[in-house]
Amino acid sequence: MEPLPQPSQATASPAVSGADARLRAQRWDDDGPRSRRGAETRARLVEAAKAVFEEKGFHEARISDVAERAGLTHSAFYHYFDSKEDILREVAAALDHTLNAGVDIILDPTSTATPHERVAAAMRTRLEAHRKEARIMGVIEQVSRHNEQIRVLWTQFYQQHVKEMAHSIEQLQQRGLADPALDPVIVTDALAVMTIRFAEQSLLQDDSGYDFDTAVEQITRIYINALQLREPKKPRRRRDDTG
Amino acid sequence: MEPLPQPSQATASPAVSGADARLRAQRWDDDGPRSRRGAETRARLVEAAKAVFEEKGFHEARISDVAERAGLTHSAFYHYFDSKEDILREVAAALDHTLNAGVDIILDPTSTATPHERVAAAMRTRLEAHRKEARIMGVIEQVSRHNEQIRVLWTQFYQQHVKEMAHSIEQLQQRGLADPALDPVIVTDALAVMTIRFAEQSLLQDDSGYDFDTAVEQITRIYINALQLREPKKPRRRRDDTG
Amino acid sequence: MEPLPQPSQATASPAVSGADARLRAQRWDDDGPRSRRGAETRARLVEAAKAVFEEKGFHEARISDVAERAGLTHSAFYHYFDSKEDILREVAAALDHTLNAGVDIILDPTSTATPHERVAAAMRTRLEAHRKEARIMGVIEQVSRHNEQIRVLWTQFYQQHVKEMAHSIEQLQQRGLADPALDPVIVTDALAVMTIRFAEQSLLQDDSGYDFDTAVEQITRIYINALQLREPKKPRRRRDDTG
Amino acid sequence: MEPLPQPSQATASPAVSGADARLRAQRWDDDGPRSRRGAETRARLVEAAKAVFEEKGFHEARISDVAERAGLTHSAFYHYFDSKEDILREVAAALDHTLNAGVDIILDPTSTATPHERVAAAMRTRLEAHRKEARIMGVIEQVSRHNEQIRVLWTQFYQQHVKEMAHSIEQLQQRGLADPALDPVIVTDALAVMTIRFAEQSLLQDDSGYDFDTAVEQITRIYINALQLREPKKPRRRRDDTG
DNA sequence: CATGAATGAGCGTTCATTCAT
DNA sequence: AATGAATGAACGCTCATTCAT
Repeated sequence: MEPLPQPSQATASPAVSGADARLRAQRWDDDGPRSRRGAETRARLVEAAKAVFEEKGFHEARISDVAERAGLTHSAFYHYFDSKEDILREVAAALDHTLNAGVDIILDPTSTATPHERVAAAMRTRLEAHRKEARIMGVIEQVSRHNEQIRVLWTQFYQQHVKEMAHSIEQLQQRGLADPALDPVIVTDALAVMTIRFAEQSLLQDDSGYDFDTAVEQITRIYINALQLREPKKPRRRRDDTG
Repeated sequence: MEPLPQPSQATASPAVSGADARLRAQRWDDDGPRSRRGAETRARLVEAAKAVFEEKGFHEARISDVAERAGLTHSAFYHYFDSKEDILREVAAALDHTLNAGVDIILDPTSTATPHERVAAAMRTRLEAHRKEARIMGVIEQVSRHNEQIRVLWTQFYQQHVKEMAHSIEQLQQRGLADPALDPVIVTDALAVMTIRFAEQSLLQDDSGYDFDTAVEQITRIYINALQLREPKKPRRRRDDTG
Repeated sequence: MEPLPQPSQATASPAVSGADARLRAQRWDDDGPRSRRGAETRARLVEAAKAVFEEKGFHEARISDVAERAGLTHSAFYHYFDSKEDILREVAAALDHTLNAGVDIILDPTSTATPHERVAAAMRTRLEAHRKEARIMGVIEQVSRHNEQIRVLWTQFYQQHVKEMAHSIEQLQQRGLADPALDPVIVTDALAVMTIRFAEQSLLQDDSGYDFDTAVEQITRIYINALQLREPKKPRRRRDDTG
Repeated sequence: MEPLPQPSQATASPAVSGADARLRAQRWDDDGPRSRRGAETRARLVEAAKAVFEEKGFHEARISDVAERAGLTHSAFYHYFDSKEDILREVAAALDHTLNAGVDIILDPTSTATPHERVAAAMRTRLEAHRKEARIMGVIEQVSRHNEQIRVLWTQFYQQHVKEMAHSIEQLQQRGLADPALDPVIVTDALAVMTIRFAEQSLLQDDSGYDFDTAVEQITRIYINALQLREPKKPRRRRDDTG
């Protein structure tokens, strides 16, 4: 009913960077870098860890792999992190926030685009982001299955995504623009899973997968069809967002 | 498996059960059990391995965990399998084939059910199977990322699933019963990913997830909507379509 | 001075076959084969063991290698032998006795050949025997360094060889046919070592070593030179072996 | 090594010490010690390995034996070497080079000693060296039979020895000082085998073997006799051949 | 006599982690 | 801050050996 919450960035960021901030703070107190140089080394380690995890997976990755990639010795690692899990948490926290962006476009009251166009734009944004981060997301999700702390991170992340999208669907249903028989939560979950995993499985950049534009188009169509998304009665005469 | 109307079934099945047979034969020749007792022990090991992998994941699982759960010594394991990968292959090969069943229902020419009913039945079958096997599937998929032999198994498995479903969609499109703008392969891929992962993530039996029936209903609806599945013009004489 | 001891075979055999007999008796009492078939299997095992030891060396050889080569299971081995050392003793005991033959030719009073010819004949016999058995001899000697029981066997074997030859040299020296400044024992030891090891190192049949005839000729020459072997004053007029 | 009159020395030496240098360099680059303390530990390990191999042989030697003897944990070993073979290579490379010294004395043009004296000196040098290193040489040779890399080391080592000596014999033959009927290569091989193995078998320090001086004298005599070594035409006043 | 199943001891190796410098 | 040395725990795997059949 209301003219949409806020730019979702606003909602999304706090959630993630909240966790982020907490983690950093924690580390800072413990054994974080106290000098400029230290901070740089630490950043290099996080970057290296991400790359190594993407390449070899979490379990196969050795701490020395990470350290070496950061141009450090194996034991220097322990100046900054307590364990592999520890640095993975940092990697997760540093993940590009654009992963959770794009959904709000669908309902953006200022937009003059058709719902179809909006969904397409949103899908493109998300798939692009996921395609880029799919590998590390896979790692995080994998680890989350057997590591409590990572699971929390992952869940927070995923739930936020789902919550936003569920809200969008509800809004559309209320305006009579989406199939009212759909359960917003379950459907969102299913479609989110589809998007994320499809990107992870079939859109990895080095994969001989589908043409990206075609994939975006088809996934978009699935969304629109699945939601039975209709054009608002009077598309663009005047603002008609109350349905 | 049941009588298979579609050709794809016919081609696909041998592929998988062929690999299956080969794997078993290989093992049998190599160091498989040569006595009744041995066969039982071997089976116990496979069962134990599945359970352990599901609980701890592949990397965290120790061979002794498997052996002990089967009531054996660590070293007895090596009478039957060469490595953890080896027994995982066996576990994968022994996976309930119902995982790949159900799709053909959709096109079954002998059926008098409406498309909606058919999809619902297929979805239920699949989701039930996946809900049961999701954990181990997750393990297999995880390992497949860094193990060639397992990847082959996984790919064969997944491809078969996708191929069958894509065929169904094409058939429906040709009969004018499904949205002709959809690319059967991409859409199948996306929807298959959705089903499998949704089951894996939100339907695990011990999970506080959704009500299963509701979930089936919603996923079914997504399918039907996504494909824009229509009733055939004159289904049978009369239909008292539930719905 | 005496007309030479006996045909060395006579001396040699008791020594070796004595050990042999003792070993066999021992085994027979313990767990030797009690049936015809058993004896054959046992023989097959010994044969197999020799071959395996020659191929892989003692330490690298596995009991299962031996058993499999004999067409048996690994555990059947234990019906006949207690350990690898055990069967190696048997292999050693069964070694071709011709290894220790040939030396007596040098002094054979019935021979009409020149000393040069006799040495040549003896060398050829020995080198041929050693060339054939060098591999297994090497194994035995190697094991003898750290296994008391095998060391006894090896020493017996080697000492007998040396003793006979030393005797020959003494005889020749007494007849004024060999350099009197040589210490029969040390020289024999050195020359025996040379012969055995040269065969082992440079005459192995599958080796791209020297031409066998040339090698025999050269080794013979070394012997003759080293001993400063001279023709007896009246070579072949009549038997003059009493000196 | 000393000033080398013969060309073979010149060519041969680089070959061996080249391999030597390469091996060391390789290790140094890989995982060699990078500190003073590390270098000492490494040296202690090599020393310990030599001792253990001599005592127990290569196969019987456990890595923990070596580590413990060096006062280290089992796993510390792996900071310096990759495997038992690896450290054996190091032990072999560190072998006293005097093993290959002495031969050149025989032809040394600056020497005023008689050939007999020269050979005696050379033999003494060699036998002393071999007596000291015989055990480890035996181990190396033993391992070389089934290990390619060690075989190369051993062969290089042995070939150099043989090549030098063969050159000496040829020179002597050309000057009419040695039996022209001898094949330099085969004879060298045989005599080298004799020397090395005799030392190994009968001169080990803890062995109840022969008196060392007597042994040297006898081996020397065998050499001189075998080569039919004559005094050069005007070496001393007149030939005073010990008959 | 022979087999297959099962065991237990032991070894090589890896790796995260700690410590002294 | 960073390094190299060192440790200890753990794991995979091999193999000789025993046992029931």
